Amino acid sequence: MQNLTQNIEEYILARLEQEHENFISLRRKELAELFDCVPSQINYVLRSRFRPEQGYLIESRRGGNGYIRIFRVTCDSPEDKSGHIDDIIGDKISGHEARRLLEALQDRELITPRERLLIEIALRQADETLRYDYEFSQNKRNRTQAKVLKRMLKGLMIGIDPETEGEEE
Amino acid sequence: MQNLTQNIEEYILARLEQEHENFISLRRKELAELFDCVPSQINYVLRSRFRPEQGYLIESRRGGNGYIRIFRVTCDSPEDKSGHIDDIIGDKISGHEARRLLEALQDRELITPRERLLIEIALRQADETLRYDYEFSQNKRNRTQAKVLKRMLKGLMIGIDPETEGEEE
DNA sequence: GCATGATTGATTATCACTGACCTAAAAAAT
DNA sequence: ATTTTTTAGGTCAGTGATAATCAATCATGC
Repeated sequence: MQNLTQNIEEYILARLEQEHENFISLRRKELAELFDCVPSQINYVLRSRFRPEQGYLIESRRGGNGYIRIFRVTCDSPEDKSGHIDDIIGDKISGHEARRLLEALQDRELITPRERLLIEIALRQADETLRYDYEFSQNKRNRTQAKVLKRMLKGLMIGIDPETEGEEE
Repeated sequence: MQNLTQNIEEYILARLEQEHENFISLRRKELAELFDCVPSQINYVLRSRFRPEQGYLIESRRGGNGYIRIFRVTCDSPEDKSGHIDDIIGDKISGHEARRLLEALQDRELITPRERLLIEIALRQADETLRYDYEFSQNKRNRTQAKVLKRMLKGLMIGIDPETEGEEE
């Protein structure tokens, strides 16, 4: 009752860690027995802790010799990363989702805590301005947030040199 | 009565101080009971006293085993630093001046190139939105830029020497 | 008084977990 | 080859526990 989801998450992470491949295979039923819970609990852990925006992909097969595979996603090229960012963020994102994404990125050490802080300040700034000064709807604000977030993350991933980039007006 | 928010703030700061980690975990309900107030009071304290522009990040989860985590991102720095930032930036700043300031900060290794990039993106985002979507005057845009820049630099709590950096009108 | 900040509580949203029911794939039976 | 059985995983709605939000109210200082 106390930490079931977290325990299962840690077990999976540990197995991914020790594996030389970038994925592990498991059987839902066995894992459920190991942690003495219902099988659908495993689905819950996968849904909530191993989503694409957290850097994982799931593949599974039913029936005899069924399995669940958990892949750790690694984006190599800047184009991969940029595409991945587009996929994950889409054209609108809530503040809560945005913060979760930043949490995941920091956990994977793709951004530093200071960078995360700067992005959160920018998101909050944009949101507050539109909300209190212009009374925008939540939907419109979420679109703006997505735009800001994508710009900032892509900037980091693509690694634009600020020296050469500062020419507009 | 008047001290409730301040008391809770001090309690959190004290716990952060004594913690060897850079964060603490709490349960909103328990903290509210400790201070004999409604749980939403905790949210008020966090909103008003532990914002990202003040150097803190908040993570939380609802439901069973829910929690609130408060991270102190910036290393402790004297309070007068934020006053310096106010003095140097003033209440408005042009894009050009802002970029020059950021360049100087990067040269002195007070911010990284990536952090500089993030701040420049945020400034440009704010400027573009006001310019193209709302046709704001340059003056108003420069005020907004100053606000954004100050928030972000204060978040990082950079110590700026006024004598080396005092170039704004 | 008015503006700002602090406090409250009713309502809403999210999370962890369960279990009944559904679907797909392989294996066995025919 | 087709059908049936078995074996696996998937889905979803419900429950209780927790946090977030928001508008209303109260307090304080100007």
